[in-house]
Amino acid sequence: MSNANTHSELDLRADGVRITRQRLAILHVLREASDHPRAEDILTRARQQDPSVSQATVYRTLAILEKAGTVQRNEFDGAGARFELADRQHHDHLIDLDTGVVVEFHSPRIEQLQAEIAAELGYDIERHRLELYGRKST
Amino acid sequence: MSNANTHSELDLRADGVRITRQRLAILHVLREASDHPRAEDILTRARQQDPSVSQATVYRTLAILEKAGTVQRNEFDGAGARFELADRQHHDHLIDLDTGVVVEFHSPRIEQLQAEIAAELGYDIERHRLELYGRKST
DNA sequence: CTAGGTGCAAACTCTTTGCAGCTGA
DNA sequence: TCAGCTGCAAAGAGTTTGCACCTAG
Repeated sequence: MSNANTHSELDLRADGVRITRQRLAILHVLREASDHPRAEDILTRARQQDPSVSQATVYRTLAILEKAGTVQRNEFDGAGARFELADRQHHDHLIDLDTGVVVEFHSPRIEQLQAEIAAELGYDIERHRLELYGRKST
Repeated sequence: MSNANTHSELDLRADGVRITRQRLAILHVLREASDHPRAEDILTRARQQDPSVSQATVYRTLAILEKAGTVQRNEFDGAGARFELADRQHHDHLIDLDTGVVVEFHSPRIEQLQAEIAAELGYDIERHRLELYGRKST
């Protein structure tokens, strides 16, 4: 990859990623989505723009975009990975146990504590996963 | 379940969990393990004590023990859930990306920050998942 | 033109389940 | 005794892959 987080078609092409109809459709779906869709959802939506898109291409494209830093894969509890564009600031997720809605948040203080803890244990953190599962307070 | 976190055979029996040879073998494996084994590892080890244990029984028993609060299921990155006895204090995990070794840690400060963030977003946290992925610092 | 991408369908991994026989309390 | 447990094998869900054809650059 030429550099971290390539997001435009131009960046991707510079990374040797060929821009096909199918990939444009999938990128479009990801740009429009605000709900962390699953592979199956992405397939359904991409087919509205280009009915020829196949499941295999969705998975292959998501894998390529993930390597390129364009897409982030989330494996929340429950079946199936959920995807989002990685072009925003890093954030963690709060999952509503009643509705499945995903709320994004970011806490520099937690991140710093994580780094401190890892350092105490003799490690450098490469990435982390923080997910809160809860319900709306009454 | 009669109460939270039942761990002895007696507690389990009080919860209506029948104590069979197979379940004893699986419990034994979990008690001896210090490495967060996968279902397949648990099967292999349990068979050393009781060769009749089947894969189906391992999965069914782990599900029962999880409901009883005896076992905690972890779904780290990479394929397959990894299990541990839930009889120790709550903790999070740091996974060594080079060796796969899992280091446990606990940070009351992070937990408190999580609760504060959730409260700001209008949520009560039911559970959370925090995993750090890193490498030994040089 | 041709390296790389695609659809299709089969294969894979991990986990769950139907069923008929077995067993702990 | 008999409700609950078990092994076996088949089924599921989600994801990956082999292959022959297609296409972006």
